[in-house]
Amino acid sequence: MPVKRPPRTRLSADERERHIARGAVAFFCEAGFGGQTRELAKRLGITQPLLYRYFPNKEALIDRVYREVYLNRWDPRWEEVLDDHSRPARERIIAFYREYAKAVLSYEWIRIFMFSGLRGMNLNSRYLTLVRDRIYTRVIRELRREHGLPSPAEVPIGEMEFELVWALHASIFYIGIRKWIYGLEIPENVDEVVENLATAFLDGVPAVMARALTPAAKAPRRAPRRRG
Amino acid sequence: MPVKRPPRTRLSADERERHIARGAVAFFCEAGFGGQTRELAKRLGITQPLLYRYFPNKEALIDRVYREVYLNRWDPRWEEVLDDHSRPARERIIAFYREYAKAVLSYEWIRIFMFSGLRGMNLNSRYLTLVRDRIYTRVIRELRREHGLPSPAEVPIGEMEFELVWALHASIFYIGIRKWIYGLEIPENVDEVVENLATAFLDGVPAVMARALTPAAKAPRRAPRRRG
DNA sequence: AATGCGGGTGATCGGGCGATAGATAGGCGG
DNA sequence: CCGCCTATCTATCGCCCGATCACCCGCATT
Repeated sequence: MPVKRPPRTRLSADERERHIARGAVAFFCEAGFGGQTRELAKRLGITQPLLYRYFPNKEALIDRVYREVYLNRWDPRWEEVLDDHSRPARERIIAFYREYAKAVLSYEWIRIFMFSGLRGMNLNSRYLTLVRDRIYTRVIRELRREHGLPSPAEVPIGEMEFELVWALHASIFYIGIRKWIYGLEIPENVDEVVENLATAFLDGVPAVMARALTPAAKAPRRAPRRRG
Repeated sequence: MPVKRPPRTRLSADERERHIARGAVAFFCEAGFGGQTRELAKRLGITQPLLYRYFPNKEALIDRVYREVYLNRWDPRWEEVLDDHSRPARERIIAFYREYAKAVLSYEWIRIFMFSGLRGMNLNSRYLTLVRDRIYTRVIRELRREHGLPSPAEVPIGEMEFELVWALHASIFYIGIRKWIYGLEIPENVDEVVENLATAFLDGVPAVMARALTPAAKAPRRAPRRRG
């Protein structure tokens, strides 16, 4: 009685390597890096030892997954959009966040990012440092300019300003966390949500930012301050 | 040559049970639920089989960790603060978020919450549904009242309004993610940051919220809308 | 001092999983 | 059609880890 067995499909080394890499991304996103090589092999329709022909060990496979997901995620046009002074700052910032959300709100990115953070990789901090240096600084610079505040060259960007931009970043990223980590429902029209978040940010932040830029306002903290 | 061995410390069943439970929380927070029972036992200064005298298996231990962390985290006073009409809504909302941040921004909570989410538990969605029903609805109700918008009884709370409140929640929670999952530095004075986030929220959201409440404004989406 | 109860330990089992080694098959150059 | 090269498979090793079992020991009771 012959066991029903999928036919041995023979690929070139390159093809098979890419095949495994793609499968590994999908698999480890879902199962976490504790996922088993046997299970991965089963999903790929190959035997488990074959993985070891292309990757010396599991760790190498995981490294490959990181590279696959982290590289090519950064879009240089983001910086261009933020620098394009032919459009109003407000419009540029909203446009950027809409693009950014599109790139970042994916099952793979959100989960790999979390898994790598929990694993103690420093990939996250490296990536986020990049975001801060390339993106946050630009957003703050444009916001300041739009509201007639001193430029970063004149007054360096303060911790609190970064925090405010972090908040917008967080509220967008968290949409992905809700969906792909908590398994919650999220609105269908994410684009519209992101646009509204950015709008609310642009409306609400400048006042706080201006206050953070005038050192005097920092002294009395406990009393609930209303505007003015 | 006698091996140096910690003396066998004998506790009452109750004490030992709590001892293990506390240790398990600390351990699994750090190592994730894939952490090994032997390692846990070593940290507790006991042998691994002793764990099984108090918990039938590893899963039960993990359940206990969940209970330990999830229960007693909810503070009923939160709702009272938000309902206390003797203070201005603005002040109440800021006060609430300051309290909430204090409860939620802890190593244990942030990491257990993430781990349980990635594990596919529905604890997260249960907890967050509670937050939405008990907190978000109140925040929105008070915000609407302060700005002369119809009450939730008159016009039910819309998806977009919830999204705006989610955003504030996210920006606070994400501070913890940055610190305890990504290992990034965060400002020393988190209280002040939270207050500023809440302030920026209160300044920026009402305009967007009012727009979301008038269905006409929803039609033209693509054109960059400036205020007014 | 003898006894027994219950907290604690050492030794070990059995399955799971990463990794390896040797056998097999299928296509290509000659 | 032959022989070789290499992609793939079968079988298995060795360690790790959750779980179990039989035994030990110290205190309370009598």
